[in-house]
Amino acid sequence: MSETVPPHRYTPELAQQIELAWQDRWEAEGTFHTPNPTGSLAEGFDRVADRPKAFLMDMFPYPSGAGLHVGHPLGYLGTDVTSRFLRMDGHNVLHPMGYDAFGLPAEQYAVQTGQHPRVTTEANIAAISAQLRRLGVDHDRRRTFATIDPGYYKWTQWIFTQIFGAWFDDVAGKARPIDELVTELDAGREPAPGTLPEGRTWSDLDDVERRRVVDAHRLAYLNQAPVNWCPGLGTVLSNEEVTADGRSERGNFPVFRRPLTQWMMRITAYSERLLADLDRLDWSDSLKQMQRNWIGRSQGAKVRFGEVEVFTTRPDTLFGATYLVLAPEHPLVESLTAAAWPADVDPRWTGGAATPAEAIAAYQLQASRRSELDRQAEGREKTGVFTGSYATNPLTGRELPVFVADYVLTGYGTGAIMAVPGEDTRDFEFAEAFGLPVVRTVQPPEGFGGGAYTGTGPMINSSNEHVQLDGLDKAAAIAAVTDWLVEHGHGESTTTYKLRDWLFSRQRYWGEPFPVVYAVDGPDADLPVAVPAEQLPVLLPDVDDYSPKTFADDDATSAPEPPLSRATEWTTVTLDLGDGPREYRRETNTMPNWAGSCWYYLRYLDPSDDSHFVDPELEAYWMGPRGGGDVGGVDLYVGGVEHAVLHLLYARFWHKVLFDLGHVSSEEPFRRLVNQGYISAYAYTDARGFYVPAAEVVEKDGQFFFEGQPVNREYGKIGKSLKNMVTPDEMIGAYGADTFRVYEMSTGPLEQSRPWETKAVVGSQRLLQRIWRVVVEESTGEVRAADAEIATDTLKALHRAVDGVRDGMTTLRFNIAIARATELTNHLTQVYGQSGPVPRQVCEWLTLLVAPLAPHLAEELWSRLGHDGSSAWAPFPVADPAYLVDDTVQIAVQVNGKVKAQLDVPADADAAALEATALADPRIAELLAGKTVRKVVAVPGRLVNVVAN
RNA sequence: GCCCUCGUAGCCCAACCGGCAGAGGCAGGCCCCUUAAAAGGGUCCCAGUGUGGGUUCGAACCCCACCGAGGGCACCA
Repeated sequence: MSETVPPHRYTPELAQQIELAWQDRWEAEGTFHTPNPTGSLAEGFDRVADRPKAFLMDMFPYPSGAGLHVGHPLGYLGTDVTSRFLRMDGHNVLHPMGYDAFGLPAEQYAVQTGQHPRVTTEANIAAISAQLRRLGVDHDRRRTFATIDPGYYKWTQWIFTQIFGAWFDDVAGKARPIDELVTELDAGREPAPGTLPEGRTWSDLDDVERRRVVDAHRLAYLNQAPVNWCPGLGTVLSNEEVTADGRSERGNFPVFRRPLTQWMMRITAYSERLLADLDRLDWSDSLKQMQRNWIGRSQGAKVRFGEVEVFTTRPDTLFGATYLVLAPEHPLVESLTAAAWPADVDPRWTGGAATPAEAIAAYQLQASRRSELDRQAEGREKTGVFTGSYATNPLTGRELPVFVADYVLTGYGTGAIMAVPGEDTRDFEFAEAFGLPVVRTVQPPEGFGGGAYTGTGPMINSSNEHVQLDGLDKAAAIAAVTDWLVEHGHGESTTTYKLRDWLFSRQRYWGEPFPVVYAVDGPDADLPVAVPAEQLPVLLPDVDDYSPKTFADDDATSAPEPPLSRATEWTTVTLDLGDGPREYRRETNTMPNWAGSCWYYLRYLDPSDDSHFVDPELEAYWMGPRGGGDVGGVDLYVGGVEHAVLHLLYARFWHKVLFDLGHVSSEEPFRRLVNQGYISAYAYTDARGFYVPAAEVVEKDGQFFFEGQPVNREYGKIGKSLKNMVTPDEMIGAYGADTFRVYEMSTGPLEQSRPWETKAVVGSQRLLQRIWRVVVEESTGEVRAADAEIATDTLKALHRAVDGVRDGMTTLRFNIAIARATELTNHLTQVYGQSGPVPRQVCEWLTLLVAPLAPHLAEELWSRLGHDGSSAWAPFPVADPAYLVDDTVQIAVQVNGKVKAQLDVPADADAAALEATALADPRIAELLAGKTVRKVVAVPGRLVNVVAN
C-alpha cells in the first residue's frame, strides 16, 4: 500500500480489523441472544415482551469436508439481512442455525479411513461454524445443534414412537393414539380393509393375532412389499431418492424393485391434507405445483370386471375397453392363470411358453429382475403375456382377455386397468403389438392421423340398453356411466394419488437407530415394540466396520445386511417392558437422512430441553397460528428448490401428525418459504477438454486465455470438478465480510440465480468506502457529524432512501435496498464533498440504513458517532410521507399515445385540471389544429393522453 | 410428451399489479487528483423490452402463437 492512501480510509485491512473486533464483541455481549417467553432461555424477555415475534431460518447445511463456497451464503445472508432489519424495526427475532449431520458422505469417508464418522463430522461442523461467524451472521449460537447429538436424536426417536403409536382414523380425518383404536375395535369398529386374517373377526382373534391387526394400522409399520433396492449402496431407498431413470440420487447406482420387509411411514393417509393445505401456504406457485404433481391426485372410478377391479379416470370410455391388464405383482395373477391356452390363441400372446403358468412365471421373473433403468432403456416397448382367462365388461357383457404387463404399475390405483386403445396411447401401443381390437368411443376431429385420440369430442359407439352416451361430452358421459356403475354395484367414484408410503429403513450405520425391539422368543416373537420414552435415546453403538455389505451394482438378487447387525453386543438386550425381564433383539436398520430434518425447526426453540421435544408454550409463541385460518409455522424459511418434494413433504407430514396428536398448535411447519437462487460461475476448458483453474483465466477482446492458450468458456455449478471454486474466505480476505455481503445481496432478488463475478465485487467495496467517507474524515479520522441544517433536497433524498430501503428489505429484493442506499450516498458525496461537516441525522440514518447489510461497518460508525449500544438494536429509520411527495410533478402529454410535451403541474392536480392544462399548451394546441379531439385520458400524477383525428 | 418459471444496454439487474423504458452495479471512453501508476473522485456512452399477432386511448406488463433458456414430472390408467 502506498503512503498516498489516506490513513483513515475504509480499506480491506481496516474492514477486517473492524469486523473481527465486532464479532468478538457480539459474542461477548450476547448481542444476538434471543429471549424466549419462558424456560431456560427466558432471560431478557422483558426487553422484547411487547414486540411481535419473527422466526426466520435457513435450510441447515450438511457439513461436508469441502466447506462453504460463495454460493452457500446467499440464502444465509438473505435471512440475516431480514433478521437484522426486523430486529431494528421492532420485532423479537429468532434466527438460528444447525447442522444436518447424519448421512452418507461422512460414512463413506469413515469406511475408507476407519475414522469414526462423528470425528470427521464434528471437524467439518467446526470449520463451517467458523466460516459463518466470519460472515457476521446474527445467529443465536446458543441454539445451534446437530442432528447427531444424542440430546437431539433422543427426540427424533421419541417422535418415531409417537408415529408408531398412532393410526389414521379415516372418519375423523386425523391421526389418533393407537390405544383408542383398540378400544374402538373392542367396541365393534371394523378393522381397515386387508388387516384381518382371511375369514376371521376381531373378536375371535387371540392376543398375538390382535397385535398384528393393530400393527397393520400404525402410521409407522413394517411391511413386506417391493422396495427400491440399491445393491451398489447396500441399502434401500425411498421413491423420492430414486431418479427418473431408475438410479440412486446419491451415487447414481442402479436401483431394483425387490420385495423386502421394511419400515414404512403412512404418509399416504395425509395425501388430501398435504394437498389441500398447500393453498394456505405462502410458497411460490412453482414449488406448490411440484408438490401437487408429486402427490398426484386424480379423480376417477373403480370398475369391477368380475373379480378384477380396475381404476380409470375415463369411465366414459368403458365401451371402448377391449382387454384388461394386471401388474405382474397383482395378487389375482395366480388365480387368473388358466390351466391351458385356448385352442386358437394368438402366438404373440403366449411368450412362446407351453402353458399360461409357464409364460406368467417367466414374465414375472423377468419383470422383477429388470431395474427401472432397463425398463427405460428398452424404449418402453410394450411387453406382456396372456393369462388365458377372460373377464366380463359389466356394461356390455363382452368377454375381455386378461393380460399381465409391466406397463401397469402395482402401486397405483388398483394395480389393474381396463385398456382402451382408442383413447389411450399406451393401450394403443400394446394393442398394436398384440393384435388386439381398437374401438373408438370419442369422435376424433377431421383429418385425425390415427392412433389413440386423447382429445375431446362427442361420444360414439357407446350406447346400449343400459346407457346411452352417444353425442354426450366427456363430463356428462363420465357422470352417466358412473351413476350406472354405482346403481348396479359394479363400481364407484374414487380418488387416487401417486404419492406412496415413505420407505423409512436404511441399511446404514450413520443414522438414528430405531427405538424398536423385538422379543426373541415366545408367541409374540418378532413383533415390534417401541422402546419406552424413559429409555431413550437408543445410542448408536460403536462398530469396527461402518460399511453395509455392498454388492455388484447390478446384483439384483442380493439382500441388505445392515452394519448394526454385526454389533452383536448391542443387538441383543434384556429389558423389562412391563412383563418382567425378557430377551429382545434390536432393530438394526437406521432412519433415513431425512428424519433429522423433519422437525429441527422445533428444536431451535430450546435445544437443551430434556423433558420435552419442544415446550408447548414456546411452540405456541414462535410457531402458533395468528388466527383467521392461519396455519402457523416459521415466518420465513429459505433454502434450495432441490428439497421441494423430499424434505419439505416429509417435514409437513411429521408436523401434521404432531398436530393431530396435540403436540403442536401449528398445522404447518413453514408458513412462508422462499427458494434462493443459485450462484453459478464460469468454468473454462482447454483444447483437450480439461478444466483449467478459472481464477487464472484472462479475458482479452472477448476471448479467454489460460497461460496464453485460448480456452472455452462454460457456465456451471461452483465446485472442485469445474475448477471454478471461489470461497467466502477468499473474498473476505480480499475485501472483508461486509463487502462480500453487500456484493452477494446486490446482484439480484433473493430468488434469482446469477453468475458469480469476482471482478465486480469492487463496486460494493467502493460503495462502503463512500459511506464511510460521509461519516469519517479520511485524512484525520474525525467524525464529520455536526449540528447543521439539512437542505430540503437532501432531506427528501434521505426520506426517499429510507422508503426504498424498507421496500427492498421487506420484499427480499436487497438489490433494490442497496441501489437506494447507493443513490443516497452518491447524493451526499456530491452535496458534502470529501471533508467538512455533515448533519448528524444524515450520518446516523445512513449508518442505520446499511446496518442490516453491512453490520460491522455500521457498528463501527455508530460507535464513532457516540453511541454505546449496538446498532443492531437501534430503531430503523422511518420515512415521513411529507418528504416523499413533491409540490409539482412533471407529467407527459401524449397525442395518440406518443409523448409530445412535458408539463410541470401541481402534484395534487386532478384529471380535469390536467386536461385543461394539457389542451392549453401551445405545442399541443398546434398539434391538434384541424383535428377533432375524440377522447382525453388524464391520469393524475402520470400523464395526459389526447386521442384525436 | 406434460407442467412450471424466465427472456429489458456488452454483462448483472430496475421500472410503484396497464401510464414518459433506466434506479444501482460491472465493463468501456473521457476528465480531475498524481512525477507516474494504482487507489479515489467526477462525467459520458450504449437498449426500446426474444419474434409475430391481438386487446387497449396507452402494453416490458394482459391474451394467443412461435423461438430460446432453466427447472420439475414422466408407462400414474
